[in-house]
Amino acid sequence: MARAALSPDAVVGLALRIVDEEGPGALTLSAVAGRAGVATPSLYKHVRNLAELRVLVSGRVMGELTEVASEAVLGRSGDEALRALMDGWRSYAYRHPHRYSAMIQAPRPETAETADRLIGIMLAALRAYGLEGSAAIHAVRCLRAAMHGFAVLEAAGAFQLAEDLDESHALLAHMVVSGLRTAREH
Amino acid sequence: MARAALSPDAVVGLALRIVDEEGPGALTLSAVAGRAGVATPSLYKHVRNLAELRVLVSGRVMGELTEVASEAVLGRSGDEALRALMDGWRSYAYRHPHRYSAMIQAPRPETAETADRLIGIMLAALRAYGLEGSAAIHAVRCLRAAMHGFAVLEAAGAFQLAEDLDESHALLAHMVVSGLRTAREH
DNA sequence: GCTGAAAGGCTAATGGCATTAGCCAGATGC
DNA sequence: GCATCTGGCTAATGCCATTAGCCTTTCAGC
Repeated sequence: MARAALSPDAVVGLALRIVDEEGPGALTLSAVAGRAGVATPSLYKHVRNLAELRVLVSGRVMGELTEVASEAVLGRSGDEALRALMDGWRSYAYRHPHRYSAMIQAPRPETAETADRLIGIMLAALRAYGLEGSAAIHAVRCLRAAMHGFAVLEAAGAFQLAEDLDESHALLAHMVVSGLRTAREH
Repeated sequence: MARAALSPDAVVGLALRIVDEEGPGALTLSAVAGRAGVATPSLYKHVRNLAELRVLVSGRVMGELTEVASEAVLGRSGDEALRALMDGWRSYAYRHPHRYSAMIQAPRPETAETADRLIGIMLAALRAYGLEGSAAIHAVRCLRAAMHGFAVLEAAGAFQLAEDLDESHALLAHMVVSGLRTAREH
């Protein structure tokens, strides 16, 4: 390579810092170039365009979340695994709210692999509940919905009242757990 | 007024059509002006700027959702009310996925009143569970998280597998219901 | 060490969009 | 009838993404 400096990964790194500090809406090529000390068009040597950069950022975030989720579930099972997963997920979103909301939910080929790993971790966390086939899929969907919904709303500051959010989240975990234990009646 | 034609409400209406047809990302003043048959700057006579238009759109969507939620809960109670609320919510998001995702979750003074009504409806739907004070707040938060999470993911097409989504959603409702019934253990 | 190619930076130019300023016509209230 | 206000318009500015084409530095192979 000529010059030291940039690389696709480095560009994504700078992009993540912008997202963290100023929100996903502030992610522009112009801003990244500014931080990189480089003219905007130079970025096109590393990234196809802004849309791709967003996808790359999203992929990185999803990877980090997968890391967190994986660590939470490792060596645990049953309710404990589920609660650890939910706590880890929430904690990640809480620590990096902008980053979390920069994660694209619509399926994309570029992040399909990571997304599958993430789903796999959720499935693993549910293993102890003995759900078979479709039942496990439904359970994962509900788990995702609960975790994602809470994370999004908390990250957006949508929970305004003074009540302790840890307690709210504990209730959410309780809902998931108790719902799975009694997931007979369809 | 001079001329017939536009008004803030009409502008929001056109904006909603754009959102529905092309997604929230396609909502630009330029696009609205195009549909209105008017030059872009003319819109500033009706709306302060794009940011405000987004808030107005969001408010309208929240209002519609409140309508739906209210109708679902009317004349029902207990599990039935809760399930009807969840079904109505999901159904709205399903029928208008782009519109749903144009709804701003971060609290805003302009939509505070509608948001409060919506929270009120959720509280009403939970009335039969006899939750007092803080417990009710936690329950509403969890209900919101579950409904919003499912709606967002479904609207984004994040649920890829073939399994029936109605069934997944029924499980989600079951989780909420069973979690609330047994909401003793914190 | 020399050379040729490629990598990675740059400037210039284009086009879309938001926003502001300032103008103008027609409708309205009196 | 007339003053005024409402709601439209054009012109201008500035930001941003993107493309084209140039130029230098680096490095692989000799």
